[in-house]
Amino acid sequence: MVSKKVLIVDDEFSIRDMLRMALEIADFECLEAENIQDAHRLIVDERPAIVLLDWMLPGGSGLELLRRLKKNDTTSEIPVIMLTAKVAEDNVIQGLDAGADDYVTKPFAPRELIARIKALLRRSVGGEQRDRLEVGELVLDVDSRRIFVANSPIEMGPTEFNLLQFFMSHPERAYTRNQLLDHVWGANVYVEERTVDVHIRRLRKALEGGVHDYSDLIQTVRGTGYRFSAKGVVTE
Amino acid sequence: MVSKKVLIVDDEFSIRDMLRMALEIADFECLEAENIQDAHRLIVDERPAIVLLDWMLPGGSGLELLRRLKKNDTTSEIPVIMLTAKVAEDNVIQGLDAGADDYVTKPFAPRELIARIKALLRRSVGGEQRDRLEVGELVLDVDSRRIFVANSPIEMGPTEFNLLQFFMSHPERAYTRNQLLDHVWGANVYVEERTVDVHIRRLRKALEGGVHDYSDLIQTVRGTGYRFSAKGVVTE
DNA sequence: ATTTTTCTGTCACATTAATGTCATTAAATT
DNA sequence: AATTTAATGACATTAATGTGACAGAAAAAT
Repeated sequence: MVSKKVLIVDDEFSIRDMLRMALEIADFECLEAENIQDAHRLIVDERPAIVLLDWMLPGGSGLELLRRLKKNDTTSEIPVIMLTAKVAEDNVIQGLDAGADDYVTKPFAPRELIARIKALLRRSVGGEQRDRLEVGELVLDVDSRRIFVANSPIEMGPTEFNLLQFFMSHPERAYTRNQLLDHVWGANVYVEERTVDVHIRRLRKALEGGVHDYSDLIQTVRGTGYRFSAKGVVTE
Repeated sequence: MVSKKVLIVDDEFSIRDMLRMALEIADFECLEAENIQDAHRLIVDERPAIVLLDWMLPGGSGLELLRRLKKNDTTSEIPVIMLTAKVAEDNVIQGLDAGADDYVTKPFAPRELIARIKALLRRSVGGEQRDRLEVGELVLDVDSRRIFVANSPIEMGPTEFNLLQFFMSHPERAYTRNQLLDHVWGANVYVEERTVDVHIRRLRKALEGGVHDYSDLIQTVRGTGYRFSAKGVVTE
């Protein structure tokens, strides 16, 4: 997975440094800002996956920035965790009411902060993330159970879809007809070995139909069976 | 607005009582459970908007229930706030990793808890479920429970409306008949699988009726079920 | 409370799509 | 050229979905 961007907004260098270190270990990409203006610019330009926002900041309080973010349609979905040295209950309530997604008081344990970040990311991004397999312009969308070539859907039967899904998740490897029967049809199903050939043909035919011809991806391995290989395809 | 249901899961009567009082003042409807079994039953039957879950419970730990909820498709979207007397950092991390949406340690200030509940509800219900769903000139208005095609209302039964609402909030995804029964009819309702087909037909028929024919949006996914897809429709 | 209307779920039957097999043809291998 | 292996088209069969009708349930109207 590509690492997610986290924006740290805090005026103290030592805190930013500590956070950056913890976050980089947890494989996040860090952006830093020490005031409201820089923070806002970075949010708009870099679109971080999440923002860690200090309560007290020069040039306007963190709460102000929070309100501004939540008001704007393009930034309101970005989760914000408020950081504060104060333990006053009122702060927590104000922050949450203004739309903060979570709240951590300093001093905090890095592990806890990381866990909270992950929990928030799971909710926001994780919920919409689609399960898809791609080779060049050929896209298999697991969720909608559809195949696209250059964004246009391609028709094929369920078995051909399952076959392609298996191939795309196990590329560059030759499978015997029996192995394919086991994996795609399921164990203890009695079907002729040769039936696989027919479905391979149907799959190839479907892959020819699109704008590009992707039937070459399904390769015959004589004496063994078949293989899916993306070698030679421009994956950009 | 109709008051939201909050499920309190805690074995101590005094805590439940205190929470109920605070929540009712804040205009929430309360459900209570003192063990895992009751809690799970209430969640499935009553579908609360949010769950307050104690860490330690008789008949299995709260963490266990949390995992179970987050694993199941029909309950994974319900936000959960873990309550705990322990302040150990490990608990927080475990809880968040298992999918808790927030975390509060006892003793807690009722006002803070309410603020956190509201923050979560804003995210989950308020954030994801819009009161107006549109695809091209097809508009579903949640509040008035009406469907419009090019500004003219379209007639359909309640079940068809619910079905369409579910589809429009979960587009580009294939659902089995059983998943649709779970999400649209509600859990533990005994209805024949094929009944879904009939309602799909009724829905399609209704979508044909308008100025434009939108019945193509409801697509059959052979061997699986159905899918709502706006792909290929001019959304302007 | 009674009538009327609408809505639901189910069934039986129609229609359509998918599947597995075979016979034949084509291609590679010896 | 003979042999082995795979590709292909056709086809009967099976499986899945579409559809109209209907009776009972629920809701609305009276």
